[in-house]
Amino acid sequence: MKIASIIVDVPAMQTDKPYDYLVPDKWSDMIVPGMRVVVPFGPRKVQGFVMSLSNEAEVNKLKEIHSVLDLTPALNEELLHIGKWLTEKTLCFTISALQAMLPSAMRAKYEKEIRLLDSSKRHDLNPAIQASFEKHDEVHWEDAEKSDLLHIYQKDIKKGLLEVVYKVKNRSNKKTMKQVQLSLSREETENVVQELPATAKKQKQVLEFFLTNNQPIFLKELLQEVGVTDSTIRTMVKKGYISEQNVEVYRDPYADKHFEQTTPMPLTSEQQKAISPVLASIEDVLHKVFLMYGVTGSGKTEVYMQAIDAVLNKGKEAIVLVPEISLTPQMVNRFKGRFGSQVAVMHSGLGIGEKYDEWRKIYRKEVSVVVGARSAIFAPFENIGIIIIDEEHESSYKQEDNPRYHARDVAIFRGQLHNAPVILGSATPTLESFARASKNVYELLTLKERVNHRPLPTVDIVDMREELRNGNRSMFSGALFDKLTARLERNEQSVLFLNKRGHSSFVMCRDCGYVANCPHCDISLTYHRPHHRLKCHYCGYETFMPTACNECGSEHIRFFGTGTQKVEEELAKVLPEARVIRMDVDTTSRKGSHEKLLKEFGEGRADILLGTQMIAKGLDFPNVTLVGVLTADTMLNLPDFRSSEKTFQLLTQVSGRAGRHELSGEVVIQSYTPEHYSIEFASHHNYDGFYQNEMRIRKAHSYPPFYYLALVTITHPELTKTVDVAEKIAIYLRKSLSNQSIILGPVTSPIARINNRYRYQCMIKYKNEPNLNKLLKGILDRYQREIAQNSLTLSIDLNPYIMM
DNA sequence: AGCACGCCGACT
DNA sequence: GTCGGCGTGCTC
Repeated sequence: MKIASIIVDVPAMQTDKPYDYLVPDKWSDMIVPGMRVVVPFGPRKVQGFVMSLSNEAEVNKLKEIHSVLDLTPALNEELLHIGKWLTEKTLCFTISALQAMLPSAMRAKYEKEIRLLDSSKRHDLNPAIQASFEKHDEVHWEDAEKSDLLHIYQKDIKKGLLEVVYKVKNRSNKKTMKQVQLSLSREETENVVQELPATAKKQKQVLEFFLTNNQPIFLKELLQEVGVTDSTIRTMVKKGYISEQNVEVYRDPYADKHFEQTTPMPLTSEQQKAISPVLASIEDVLHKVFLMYGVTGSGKTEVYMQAIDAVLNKGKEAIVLVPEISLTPQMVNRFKGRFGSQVAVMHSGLGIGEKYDEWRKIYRKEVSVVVGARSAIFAPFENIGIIIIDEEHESSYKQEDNPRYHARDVAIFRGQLHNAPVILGSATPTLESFARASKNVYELLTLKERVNHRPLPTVDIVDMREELRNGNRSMFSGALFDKLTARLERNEQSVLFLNKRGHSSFVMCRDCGYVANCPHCDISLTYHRPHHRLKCHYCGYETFMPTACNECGSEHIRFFGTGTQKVEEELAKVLPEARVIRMDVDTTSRKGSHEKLLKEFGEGRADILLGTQMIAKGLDFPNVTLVGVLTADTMLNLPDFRSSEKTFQLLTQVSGRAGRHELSGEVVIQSYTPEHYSIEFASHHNYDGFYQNEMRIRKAHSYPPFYYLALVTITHPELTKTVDVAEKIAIYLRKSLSNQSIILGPVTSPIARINNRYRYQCMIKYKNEPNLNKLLKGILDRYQREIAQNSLTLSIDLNPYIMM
């Protein structure tokens, strides 16, 4: 018998290796690497991936594969290869890497049941549990557990009356719909119509419908079309007039949407210059990485689309990554409009069934373009002609849990495998990418002009300290207020942007300075208006808003920080006639609400759009002529070496929202540190200036792109143990790494405690450490036991984006 | 991750 | 004497 080497779905360090299984002869011709199977593992059954096949095994007491889940491999050879690469690059378990490349619908769901072995012995069971086996021979484990009678079940298991069975199930299934069709010939049908009694009016109507329209039709449509109920159809099926079958259908989230067909636009000479090296790379089947640095409105998307056109003409496929598509429906519209049904869309706003369907369209080659968020980089195409990452600087391309991969790295890796070009596009490229382009590692393509030749909006910086000195205590500066009023009078729209991240609305006592903190995490609680409660964003702890200070008993306890709700209230006070739409986590949590609000604003049903990060990108409304940034600097004070870069990107991005069409735009940036270079440079739309300045700082402090980073975070319920392990790791790293590398720490993490676990971290800055991954893996192995006991956790993030 | 096996304290 | 606590080690 053949032997399959299988990675099992048990994400633990000890099981992170292939296990061998016998392939039953009946499947020996069928099973190939990349397929999902179910295998017995200890007493239970788990899902696994076939990695390779052979004729010999190292172990001799092999079990057989229990069942197969795929007829064709879920992961092709390329993706298996990428999986191994991911495992090494991110130090995750192989199973995590493999799962990450598939839609979650294909991940197994495990169920445990207690089954009655012999129905005739039902009455031998302990009376306490007999009732639960009254109707079925199986009881869900959870139900048994809830009943608190597990010990009784256990006794009957020992007696051999019951057994525990393990089931592996799908998370989501293919959707099917009932389709019906005529099973009579035309002649027969006409005869039946004649012979049917006059009372069978409905049946006649159905047959007549088929006479004019003889093709399979969904039952649902037929019922609507002819105006009958399914009881009529059921009789007709019984009589053999029509037959029915279940056919697989796709859940199409964009089914009822119409996309305006567009055709390629003539390129400007600048666009032409940018696209030609890309086209050459497509033509020569040569992998290259292009950094397309184009100001907002310079027509990057049109360049992408024409490059994709060239790829499709060669019979190849294209992957387009966008930051988070549900946030930019305009992007979907553009791609669907140009490439129609050749496009699959993948983003987190879809349900798991919908994602599965989109994935299958790609898998079956029914589409050749995928537009999607981060994980779309694993689209199972086999003949990729181009990979495009739009808004390359977006941090959402980095996955923040295992596998901690960056989509840009995967894109470049896949581009190499397919000899395909990769385009990284942005108006504010990351320093890493721009530095690589400067060193000719990437090829720089520049778009400096806006397509409509509109100038970039003028930007006013308002010093809020000055405002305060002049007695303005509101959150709107005089300048911003005046401009808002002017927009209202002219019937134009404004966008107000609140950079909330950093300090959200925390609660503080005005008398003693006491701040309400989470009892499990070292972080302040956030005030939530709807239920008048305080919440911890990290562990979910919730409590009532206190009426008096816990420390001094004072009643002067208030929430601080400007949440969007608070801005909304103040707007209502100072500009009562303005119609405001607020967009933040509270108003957009429901599916589709995001799009709805944007649509409302686009239709001019509001004067002011007020929101957080989420309104920063992709919005393109012609009537918006004013963008206000209420607090430009909240982000600057975060403990993150990228905070200036992020601030610059955000401000540039937001400024790009104004005056994109005929009306020219204005931007007002309010700040308490207006002299900060990231605000300065953003206000002058000066990327190069910012780049030069920031590079100097990065160099001085040994940060990327001059050094690579790795972050090791240690957590444990006991502070002393946390510190102890962290110190040992730091010592070990200092001893083992070259003296070119810099090891910072151990220090407490920016959030020192989450969920009652203390957090310490070590940062490694390095230029060249070929053995780093091996070394870090070794550390994980060293602490394996304590990690398995769940007392200790070690998280290793190579190239971290979030320092917490 | 689960689960079994195995070795020490509090009960019938 | 047994039931049950959770530390240790294995799963092809």
